[in-house]
Amino acid sequence: MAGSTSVATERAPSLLYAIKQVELAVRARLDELLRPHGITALQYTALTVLERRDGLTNAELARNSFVTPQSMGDLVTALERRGLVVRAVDPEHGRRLRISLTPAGQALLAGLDPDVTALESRMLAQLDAGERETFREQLNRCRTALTAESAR
Amino acid sequence: MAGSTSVATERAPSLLYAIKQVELAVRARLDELLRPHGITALQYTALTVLERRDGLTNAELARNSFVTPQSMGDLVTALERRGLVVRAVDPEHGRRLRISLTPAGQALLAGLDPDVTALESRMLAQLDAGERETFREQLNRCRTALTAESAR
DNA sequence: CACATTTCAGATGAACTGACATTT
DNA sequence: CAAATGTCAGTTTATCTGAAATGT
Repeated sequence: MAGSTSVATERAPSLLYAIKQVELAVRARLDELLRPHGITALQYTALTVLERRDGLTNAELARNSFVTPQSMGDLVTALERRGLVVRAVDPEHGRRLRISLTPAGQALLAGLDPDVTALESRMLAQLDAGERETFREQLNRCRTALTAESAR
Repeated sequence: MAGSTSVATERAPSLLYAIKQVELAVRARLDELLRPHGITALQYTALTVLERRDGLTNAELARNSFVTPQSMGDLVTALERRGLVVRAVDPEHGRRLRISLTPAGQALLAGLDPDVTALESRMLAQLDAGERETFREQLNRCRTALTAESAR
């Protein structure tokens, strides 16, 4: 290293920025893909989380998306009004409301799946199977490192 | 890897989702890091884009961030009021206003740099130098594939 | 009583759509 | 005149903070 004792105006774009750019591009495509179905990218994400982890509470969902429970509550209420999810009292904890996909919610996700898969394929078009796997692992390691409790 | 001819309820989390999760975690950390300086993550991003590509117009900045020119205009006005950027008429095109960092804007970025670098290091803690390089390349390929004109 | 979850209410900010003037 | 840029105005939506009720 060494070298650039001069100005700071010539640095490689940070990986933080590279990730943000990819996410921005994905979200733009996802929004236009979802719009005809009357659903936002955030709502779609919440539904897919529930698809994988049925019965999460609103508070858990909120933590997963780094928003306040109030904000997530509004989002879930919107999904509930549309009949895509239901809330049911946790039999073991009378305060918690566990959220589940309804058949309509599952059907919506299933209907969206081809388009979303196509979007992912487009994003990964220049990566072969091996690269996709390492890419996934690296993303997971990044996420784990960022959400670890230490070093706060 | 054949195998799952059964239901679609047991799939690996998509790479779309993995990217979103990393970006969410980054933004949460970045927001709390930036808050004491009275600047948002979006404003910070715009400043770093200008640091690398001085003299961009508002319209170009907007396209870069997938927002409308009006939205970006508000953001730039806020930065201008704080003395972090200036707008100057393009001598070769009287309609365009080219935006540049002021010394104060450069100083703000320089002051933020240690913290932002630390955040990036934390994210990459579990990746060695070679992995970081392939990670960067893969992210760039994803972005290029998503913003390419074809396949719309 | 401490703590987590949910929910109501109000305030704030960030984004959008639409319209229009200006310049090439 | 077509296309791009910048800007004004008004609206909508999403998020937040604060407060309170409920249950463990």
